[in-house]
Amino acid sequence: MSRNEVEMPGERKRHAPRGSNAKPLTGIREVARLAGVSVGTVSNVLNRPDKVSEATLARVEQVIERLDFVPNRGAADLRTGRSRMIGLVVPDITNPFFADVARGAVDAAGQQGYVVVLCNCDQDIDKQNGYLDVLEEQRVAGVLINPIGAIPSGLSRLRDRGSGVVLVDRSAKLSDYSSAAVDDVRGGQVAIEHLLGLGAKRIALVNGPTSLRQCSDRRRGARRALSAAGRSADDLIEVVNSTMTIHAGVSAVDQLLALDSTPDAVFCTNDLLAIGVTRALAQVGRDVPGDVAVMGYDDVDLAAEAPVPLTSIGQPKYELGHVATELLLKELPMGADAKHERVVFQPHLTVRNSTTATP
Amino acid sequence: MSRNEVEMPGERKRHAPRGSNAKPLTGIREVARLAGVSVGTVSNVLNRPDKVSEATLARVEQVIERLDFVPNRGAADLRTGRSRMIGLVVPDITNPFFADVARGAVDAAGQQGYVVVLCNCDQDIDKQNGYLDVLEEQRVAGVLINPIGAIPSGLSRLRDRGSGVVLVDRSAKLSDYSSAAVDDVRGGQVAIEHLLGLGAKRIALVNGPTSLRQCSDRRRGARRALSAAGRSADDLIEVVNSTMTIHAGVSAVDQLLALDSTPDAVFCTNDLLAIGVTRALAQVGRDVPGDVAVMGYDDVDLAAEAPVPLTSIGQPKYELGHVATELLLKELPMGADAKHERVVFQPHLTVRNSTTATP
DNA sequence: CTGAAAGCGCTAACAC
DNA sequence: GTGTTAGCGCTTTCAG
Repeated sequence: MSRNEVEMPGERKRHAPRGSNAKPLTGIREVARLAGVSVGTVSNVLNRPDKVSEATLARVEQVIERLDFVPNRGAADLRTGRSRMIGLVVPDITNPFFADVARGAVDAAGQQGYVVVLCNCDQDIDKQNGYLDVLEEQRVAGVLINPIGAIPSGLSRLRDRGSGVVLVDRSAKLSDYSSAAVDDVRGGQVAIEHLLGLGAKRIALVNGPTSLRQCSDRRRGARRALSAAGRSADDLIEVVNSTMTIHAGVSAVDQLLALDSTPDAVFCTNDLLAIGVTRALAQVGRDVPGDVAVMGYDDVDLAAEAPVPLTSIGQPKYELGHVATELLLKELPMGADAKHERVVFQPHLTVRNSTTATP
Repeated sequence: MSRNEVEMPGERKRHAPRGSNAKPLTGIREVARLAGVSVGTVSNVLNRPDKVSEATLARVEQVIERLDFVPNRGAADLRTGRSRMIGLVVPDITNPFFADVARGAVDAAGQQGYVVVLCNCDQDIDKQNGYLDVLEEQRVAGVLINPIGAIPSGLSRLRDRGSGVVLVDRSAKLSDYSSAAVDDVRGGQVAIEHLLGLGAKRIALVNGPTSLRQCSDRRRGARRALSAAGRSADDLIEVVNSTMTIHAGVSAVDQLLALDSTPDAVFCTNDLLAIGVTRALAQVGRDVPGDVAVMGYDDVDLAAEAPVPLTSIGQPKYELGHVATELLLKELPMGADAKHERVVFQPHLTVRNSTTATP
């Protein structure tokens, strides 16, 4: 590699440390020099190729190729004032729900040339707020967030600084943020409607902690369906568990069996609970769905492969992340006076053997 | 699945006007002006507070506070030439293994002030290479990657441009990249040793596609353990499946039962297969572990909660991501002449009821 | 259609 | 200690 004396026509000698070049010195400027054009032109071939003559275009592109030149996006971002990265803030990427959301978000972002930085809060509010600060320093174009508790105040600062914000799986009734969420109330309703349609008389709800919005929403939907069917919402037998595991489902059955008359249908607010319930029921000789119909929620992969394939309510997780991102990207150019919109996805029922022997 | 959009009236609240000037002009310069110091000093309070006098420090910090000033990391990165972001390239973030790796990586990165951009390839090599290009444009500090096929050539370009590269869950025997991986050969070996220790005579391996490195490695370990115990590696009965699902496990049992004499122990290369095998065995009246011991691999949450709790080989997933990141961060300052190291994690055995009735 | 020039916000020498 | 200053690599008027 020979050292070539860089001779600038424009007489810029005010720069000392460039006399003896040890650096590969690749940049738009070097491309311009080698192609015999100005940096402005190179910038044009990069961003507005249509505004450059065929000849120059070809020549510049060739040099770019030869030099292995790759534009520095960071520099461009600094100059234009807007970054091409968006932050995704989730409570736990290890939760399959959020992993799917992330996949949707990453895809949608990628399609528009954006990159997503993953912020995993581990259910910790302080960590969440810390990430918000980091994202602020990074001057992200926007943030997608499923806030852990209340809407963090950091979000408004982010927005004041020009970043977009959209809430994921969290409606924003009172706050003025766009959001994409799935309708859990509806999910609970659909579940009970299904059970009712099967002719269920005594329905039980096996729930998780009602402090979780999803749990309370699904419960609300369940009660609503009962009322809508002309029955008292209080007919719903409820068992709440502090965790939503198979084990919790198993023990829930103890409570169910202790009742005066056993329910003939049970709606579990997630699939693990349902699997536990099904198993425990089988152990005491109750047939599913013969004696009692059981359904779950989430429609995880496992649901279809359970000993008795599980009827479940699925959520469009990927779409959630995807649409949330598109929402964000869409309101970016509108700046401060963007109209915020809320899109609500509907959960959907997948019927399997656990509620109907012959699906 | 319908989707309805509701428009919310957008309310915009801008920050209070900075000073009485027209421009929102917030930046190190504005801080300097209001604090009556030079930009250099402000930069110092930001990066080297110890080099600033108590008085000035306090004054500048107060102005920073008042202005809600947050430094622009992108600008700093451009200036210093090194970015504070690292790319994480995985085949599928939806795979619990990689979700955990991601969590480890994000944590480790965050601790050092780095941010991780998530690149999800969906098992698509082109997509993977596309991300490598994007990361190159972003001039990331480094990339963590679990390459889909062969080591992508993009990695060397990345490195030439100054980014660090470390392979995740992929050893790099021939290539000169650092790596963090878990020893799957060892895992297979440990599994068989466990079964042998239980007194197993006829051992079966229920495997996934051997085109997957994990599958072939585990198989290799299994055979090795057999040899080490003075038995022929060919004593190992093998069933390979194209998928690694519960269903595949169920059908594997058909093949097992068709043998002259049924095995008394089976090692499945993942937990889903093992669950399927256990279930199918139960259906034909074989007791687990009484008649046949069954074990899985991965030690997913589900393993402990299976109908008969599953003995399984677990991998330190979080640590993998964490250490890979630390490896990367460590070799960053060393630049081109970093010595590359490979860290190998050992999988570990968790014994449950599926191999020993009384654990 | 192309070139020249002015920075984006910040850091890092060097001077005082 | 603190101020000055020259850019990092790129986009973007504004002339020609």
